[in-house]
Amino acid sequence: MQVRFASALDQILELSVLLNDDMARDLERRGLTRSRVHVLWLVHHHGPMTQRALADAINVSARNVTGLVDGLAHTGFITREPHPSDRRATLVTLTDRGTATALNLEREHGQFARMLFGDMPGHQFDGFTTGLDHVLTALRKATASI
Amino acid sequence: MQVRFASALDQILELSVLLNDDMARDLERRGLTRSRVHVLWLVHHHGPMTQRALADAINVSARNVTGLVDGLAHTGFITREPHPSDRRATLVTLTDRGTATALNLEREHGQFARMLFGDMPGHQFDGFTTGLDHVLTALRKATASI
DNA sequence: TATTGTTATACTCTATAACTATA
DNA sequence: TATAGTTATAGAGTATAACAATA
Repeated sequence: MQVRFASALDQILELSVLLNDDMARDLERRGLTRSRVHVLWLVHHHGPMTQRALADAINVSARNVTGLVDGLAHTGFITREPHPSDRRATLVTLTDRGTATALNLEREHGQFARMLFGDMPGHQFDGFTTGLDHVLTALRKATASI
Repeated sequence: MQVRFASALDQILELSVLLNDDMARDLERRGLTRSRVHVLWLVHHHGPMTQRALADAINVSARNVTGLVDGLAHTGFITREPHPSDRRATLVTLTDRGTATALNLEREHGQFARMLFGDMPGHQFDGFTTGLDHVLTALRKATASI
């Protein structure tokens, strides 16, 4: 059983690498990276946010957010707008292009999921997600206790 | 169903992030990174290798391997040995510490897998790995065709 | 001529620390 | 005094291009 456990973990890791590489390749075509998309995603879902809020959400330093926002602003996905009541802060806001890109990513995310699971028998898909839930719960617990 | 597919993909991605963060934290304690461990791992399993072979195995530039090997050599996990028949090449070789570390990582990999799957009912584990196989196959096919 | 690995240069993500402008 | 974001500095991973030594 030990071996089967280790193999399953290896498979998850391979899956993780393949997914990561595949997404990175896709994003690169549009001049994006995973980290920058994370910002795009958050602003798309929460609306205009301060850099501080972004840093807390991504769990990254304020300095890092400055760099990510610089990159996204420079490539036209977002703008920095003044905060209406706090002159220290800026509101990271999506441009039209940023919004369109976020919507596209959302759509492609769904297409990608269909490609992965679409031809899987229903009971198999259910079994997979049940196991996935279990693993995720175990891992969340282990991670939280650190 | 669309939504269930997308949620399952989200779960896989969350799993991927948690695993990655957890491993990175662990490795950092020993002065290692994912990329460097990849090198350590390959040399541990294949025996002494040229940097060219490492670059091909990791799918990374020769320049990048120089940096990774520099780091691992500097921290005492590997040494560069002369190639017996090709004076252009070097053989990346594990030190005792490098070998001991690789063996430890291997052991902890098994422990980690047991933590993730150990308390999962047998049939559930089977269902999970079956689905995982399916997803991995679909993804490998999609990735290969690029 | 082709290959191995290095130096030179550059970009991205990440961090801490010091500093400015505001709260 | 505390907070938001910047500049300064640094390390890691990644890339291409030019180059030296060797095949």
